[in-house]
Order: sequence, then C-alpha cells, then structure tokens
Amino acid sequence: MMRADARRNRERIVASAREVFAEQGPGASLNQVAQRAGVGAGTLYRHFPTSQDLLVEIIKDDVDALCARGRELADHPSPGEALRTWLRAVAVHATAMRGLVAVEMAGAGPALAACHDQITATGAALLHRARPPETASPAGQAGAPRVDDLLTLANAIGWAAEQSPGDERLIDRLLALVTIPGTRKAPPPE
Amino acid sequence: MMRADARRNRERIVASAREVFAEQGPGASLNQVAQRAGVGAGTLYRHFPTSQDLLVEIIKDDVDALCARGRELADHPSPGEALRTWLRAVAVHATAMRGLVAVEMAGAGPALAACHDQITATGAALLHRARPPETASPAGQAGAPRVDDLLTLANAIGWAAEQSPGDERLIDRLLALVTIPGTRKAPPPE
DNA sequence: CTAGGATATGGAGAGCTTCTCCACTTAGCA
DNA sequence: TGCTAAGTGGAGAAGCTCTCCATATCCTAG
Repeated sequence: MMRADARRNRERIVASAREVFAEQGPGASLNQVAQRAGVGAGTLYRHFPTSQDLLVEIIKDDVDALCARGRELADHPSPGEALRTWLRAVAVHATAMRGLVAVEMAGAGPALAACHDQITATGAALLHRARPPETASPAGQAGAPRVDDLLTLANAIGWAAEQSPGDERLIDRLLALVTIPGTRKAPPPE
Repeated sequence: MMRADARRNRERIVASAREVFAEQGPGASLNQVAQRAGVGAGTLYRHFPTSQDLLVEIIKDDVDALCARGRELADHPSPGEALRTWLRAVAVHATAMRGLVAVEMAGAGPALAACHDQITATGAALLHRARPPETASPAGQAGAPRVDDLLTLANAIGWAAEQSPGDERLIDRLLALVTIPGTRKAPPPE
C-alpha cells in the first residue's frame, strides 16, 4: 500500500507533467515538471524511474477514451466509415500528444504493452466489421491489412500533423490518401 | 573566399557528423561531433550556428541523389509505378536519415527551403506525368493530391519505419495502403 | 621571403539538462 | 504517544548546448 502523501505527490507530478508537456511540447524538462509540482527531482524519479513511465501515465486516459470511442463506433451504420473515423481520432490523439507518440508507437517499454494491446484490440474489432476476413478477394484485390499497420499509419499521420502545426486539414488530406482494401474509398475531405 | 584550413575543418566536421549521427541516431551530441572531428566546440558553432545547418549539409547529398533518381524515373514506362517507386525511395531515405527527417519535413529553416523546393519539383514532375491535372475526374473520383501531401506521407512512413527497426517490410506495407487518386492501386507487396 | 592584418581556432565557462544519493522528515500503526 | 518503515528534497556528478576572446594560423602585399 502506498502512503497517502506519496499518492498525493504522484498525482501532482502527473498533473504538472500534463501541463508542462502541453505548453512546451515533448522537449520540456523533467526538472520543470518537478518544480511545478512542488517536489524535488528525487521524488519525481522515485515515482517514474524512466521518463517513459511518466509518459504512459499521461497517455493512459487518452487511450481509454480512444477505446471508448471505438466501442461507440461499433454500432455505426457504415462499418467502413466507422473505422475511418476512428483512425482519424487516433491520428488526432497522436497530434495532441505531440512528441509522445514516438514513444507510444515504438512500444519500447513493457509499461506501454497494455496500452498497445488495448488499442490494437479496438482497431481489430472495427476492422473485422469493416472487412470480414473471410471475404473472398476479387482478383487483384489486396489482402486485409494488418491492424498494426493501420494504427502505425494513423500515428505516422498524427506525427506529420504535429510537425506542421497550422495546417488544420493535413490529417484529413493524408487520411484521404489511405485506402483500406475491401472498404470503400474515403470521400474527398469536404 | 574561405581560408583553406577553415574549409578543411568544415569538411572534417561534416564527415564526423555523418558518422556520429549514423551510429547514435539523431540524439547524438554535437560535442561528440566536434571531438571526433578534432576541433573545438567553438569551431563547430562557427561553421554551423544552428544544428539545423549541420543537418542540411548532411542531407544535401541525399536530396540530390533522390532528385537524380526522380529524373531517371521520368522515363519509366508506367508513370504510376514510377511515382510510387520514387515515393518509396523518399521514405527509405527518411528512414536512413533517422530523426533528421523531422527537421527536413518541418522545413523550419530557410536553409532547408532549397532542399524542399528541389524535392517538391521532382515530385511534381512525376505526379504530373502519372496523373495529368487536366484529366476529367469520373464522378466520385477524388481530385489530384498535393505533391506536398504525398511527400509528407512518404516522410511520415519513413519516420514510422525508423521507429520500428527490424520490420523490413513495413515501408512497403504502409505504402501499399496509400492510393494516389487517378493512378492504379499499388500491387500488394510481394 | 617576410611582416602584418584579417581570419579562424579551441577550450574555459555559464547555464542548462538528467539522474543519483542519502540525511532527514513524516505518516500511520501499536 | 512513540517508533519505524516509507517517502522526501535538494546538493552534486556528469554531460549537454552555446558564447567568448586570447591565441594561433593563413596568405597576401611589399
């Protein structure tokens, strides 16, 4: 069991980290996070030995939200559109999290494995509905894409959007270039 | 005119930078670059005030190579395939350059503008051949994509590949998901 | 061939950063 | 109310980026 004050500090750190990253982007210093949280550097590192651990904590809620959104979309009348909408949400999330996606994607740490699995499962469900695996492929039709590839692409697009802030429609334009074999093509943005 | 010794040092720095970045990735310290080049930190910063300037120097050759490849492909019997092949080359280049693409893409510095223009022009030529702008769009057919978007997507894919070293075919799989309106779909990788 | 001025150098140092360590404080049980 | 295990904070080591300028080096004009 964690001591009450320790838990309090942990939460303060996460809150500060969220703020600082949002303000200053991924390059923000952990020093500052600690300072804003009103704790010493040692305390920060005690709670989050790797900066990745801190990132995971921050991302977790978003991942949950993303998966919830995925569940909602499971009832959408057009499965193809549902999948596409969800991928867009993934890309947007990636953009909002700024540089953090890099870590998220690499899946480097075991801490992230859970997040990764959760998202993959959600994506798999949507893809399955949009394009049942048993669909007989018409000649020349590409096979079903891997869920991971779709997610990777969505993240990559989010990353790109992050690099060009100010171009609001970039995500939509890039996503429009993506075709998910077996589903209808995306409508041109607007 | 630059003094002979200055030129020599400049070249040593670029050579070292190439090595160090290749070995240690984009996070490598400029200190190390200077040290390996056998020059002081001051000399490094004198030649390359911004670390971006150094990056540009490193990337320049690759950009030239990429454009040369583009010119070769201009004669390719299948314009669509030519464009696709070239985009792949762009993505591979992005991967090889590791984190450097981020900078390259953002186009943040004026120094990079030249590179950016050069690549864009090459891409535009290939796209133009693959999909003449005056083509009457069949109903529901999306309009021609922006060259920038294609390049951005190629870079994003390169970035993704960079995050998952070891997955050799990732670039091909992701690229296969990209459809360039007006050209034939990519063949499934292998 | 040399002297002088313009040019280029390197490394000390300022001010960051990340991360470690441990003497000290404090929560919470008995 | 103690006592003790758990938790803390900030000094400090090591490394980074970037600046500054006394010093060394080039190269040209005489």
